Amino acid sequence: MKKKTGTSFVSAQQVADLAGVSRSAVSRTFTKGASVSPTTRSKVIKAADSLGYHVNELARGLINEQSNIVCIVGADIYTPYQSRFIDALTRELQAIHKVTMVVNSSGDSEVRDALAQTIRYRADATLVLSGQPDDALIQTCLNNGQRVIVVNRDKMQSGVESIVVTNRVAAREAFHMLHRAGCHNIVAVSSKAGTPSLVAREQAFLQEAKDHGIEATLKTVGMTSYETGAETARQLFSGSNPPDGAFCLTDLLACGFMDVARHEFGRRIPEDLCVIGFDDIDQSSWSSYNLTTFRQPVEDIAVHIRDLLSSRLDPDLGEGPTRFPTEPVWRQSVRMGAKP
Amino acid sequence: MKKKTGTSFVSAQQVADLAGVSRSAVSRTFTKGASVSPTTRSKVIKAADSLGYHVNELARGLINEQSNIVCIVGADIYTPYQSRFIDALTRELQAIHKVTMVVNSSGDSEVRDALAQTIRYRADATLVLSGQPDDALIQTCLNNGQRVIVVNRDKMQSGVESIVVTNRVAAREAFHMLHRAGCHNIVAVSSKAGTPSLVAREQAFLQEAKDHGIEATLKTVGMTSYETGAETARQLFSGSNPPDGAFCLTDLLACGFMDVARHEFGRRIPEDLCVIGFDDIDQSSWSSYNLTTFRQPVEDIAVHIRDLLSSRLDPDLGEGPTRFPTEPVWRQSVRMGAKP
DNA sequence: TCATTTTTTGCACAGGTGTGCAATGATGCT
DNA sequence: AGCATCATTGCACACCTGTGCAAAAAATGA
Repeated sequence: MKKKTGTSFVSAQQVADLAGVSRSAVSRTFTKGASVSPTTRSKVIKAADSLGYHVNELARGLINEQSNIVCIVGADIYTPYQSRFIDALTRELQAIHKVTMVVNSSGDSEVRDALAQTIRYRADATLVLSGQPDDALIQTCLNNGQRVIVVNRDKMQSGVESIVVTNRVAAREAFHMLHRAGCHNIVAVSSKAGTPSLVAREQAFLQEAKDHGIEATLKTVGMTSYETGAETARQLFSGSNPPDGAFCLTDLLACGFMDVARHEFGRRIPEDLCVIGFDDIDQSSWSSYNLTTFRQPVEDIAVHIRDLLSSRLDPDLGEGPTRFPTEPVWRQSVRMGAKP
Repeated sequence: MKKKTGTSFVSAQQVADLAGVSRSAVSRTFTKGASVSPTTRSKVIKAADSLGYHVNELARGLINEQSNIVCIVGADIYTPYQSRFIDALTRELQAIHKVTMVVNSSGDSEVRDALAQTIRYRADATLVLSGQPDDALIQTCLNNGQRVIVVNRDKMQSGVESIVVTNRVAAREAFHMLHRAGCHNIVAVSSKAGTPSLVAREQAFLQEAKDHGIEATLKTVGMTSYETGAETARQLFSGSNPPDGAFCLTDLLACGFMDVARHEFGRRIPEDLCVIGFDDIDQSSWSSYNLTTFRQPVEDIAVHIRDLLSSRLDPDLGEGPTRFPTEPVWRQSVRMGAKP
């Protein structure tokens, strides 16, 4: 199991010997805020460079009981929405000299494993983007000063910092957009994933429709994907009573839905069919779609998380989740006149 | 700087005390292949569970001089291609119980930082997907038994394991596809990025055209993105002598190119214009595009990398880079009859 | 120059783990 | 039973770093 390498990593002791100072001096040179004279510092740096010394972050973390690692747990990270989020997060975290560990979780059990990993590596924090973490493990994390931040999930436990997006407001707004556009047969295209944010959007949309005397229907035929959106359209437009307005709970669903409506059933958008999405992924702005949607401010959220973790912001516990607004992005998939 | 937490992480010593065994027994219980009797093992596990013990991977890594961390360096990780690759990699690495560290690098300097990070965290390996790593740092990595694997990059140094895709073969094939489809005015749509794989495709494509007496032109108007593809199309179709066949060196470029050609210039695909892409991202199969393209076998590459790092495969050094074939995916953006 | 304050430096310890070595206990064989 | 073999266990050391403490050096003031 042990490696067989000729040379080994160079340690602070070796640097100290070469520079003719104590090992403490070396340590202090590379520790922010420690007291070293400019003379010794330069001697140390010179020796370190010539030897190729790099601080062993493992040993440092062992002392400090934290490792500057932040663990991101997410599923389907190849998805436009998730990958944009992770991109923003990694950049912001790097800006405060944190290191990003990504755990690709499909099921809840892997979220469990991820949290265990967080503990084993003494990470500073865990960001949960998907799945439901295990309560006992969360408690262990929190007890040891590790932070747990969940995004667009149900808040499960005190001590967990929660960030959500204004799903309900947006969903209600979506109904009114379709309503104002003159749609009569309205459908909500969702998935079987049952994610908290999906459920929130479904409920708010259907409720708002009902409150205005319109019976909107809900369709869930598969997971949250392009294919599901496509298949949903196929079922709806080949049945009796096809819709003339659709709120797709995800842009990805919307893309599949639009493609099939247009190419397989000849629907013109927005003349025959109005479509609204959610997320504002890159593809929504592509001119094949031009999708009117709601933008999730992932960059703002990433900045907020950075500020949280650089302790420039106090953890906002107790007073409920931090809410970020989703603003509508008007494009061409809804008839004009719907815009207020 | 020091944290103020009531409790602290539970150590192996505490578990040992509770279980009534020595700390060594605890260590051996959680070390694969160590010798412990079933009796003590179960006592230890019981105690560990009740205390919430988790091995400190930092201390373990300090001893072993490796941390089971694999560092992935990549730019533009929100891109469909990159995110799919990272998704595959993280899954395969997790399968062999490695932990993924993602470094989001925009410039070469950040690749440098990433490599330094690899060293500081005593990572097992670094995967470089973008940018040019620093020679001296690579040497330090290699000297200490850390592996460096570059994908679709120029091989820079011995000891670095290199994986590439058959860019040239595919590019030549792309020309013939357009040629057989009867295109006369052929253009290669690339970007200013100047990535090794882009350059390889450009050169091979243009050379093959020249060898067959056709003067294909090369267009590079921006970075590798949808917008660049769109802008390229705008320039080409508003100028004199618009093309009737395009090899877009990236599917993302192709999407932008197709959208503008169709929606702003009324070109029918494939009747008026044949388009070929590269990568086979998800969007290429969406029915708005139906793009004929070349598939990069990212899953196969990820599996290969897993096998390399689980030392089931010998590092293939010396005899040049490992090549993975890119196979054409026939869809509808090239006139039929081009298919052999 | 000398006394006083401030900065710098080295020592030694702590942090949690893996493992070689020797001792102990268990098991098998005759 | 007696001996040999083998698995198990505990001790002590090593891995590399940060930091409190006291001593030394430097800077400051008169």
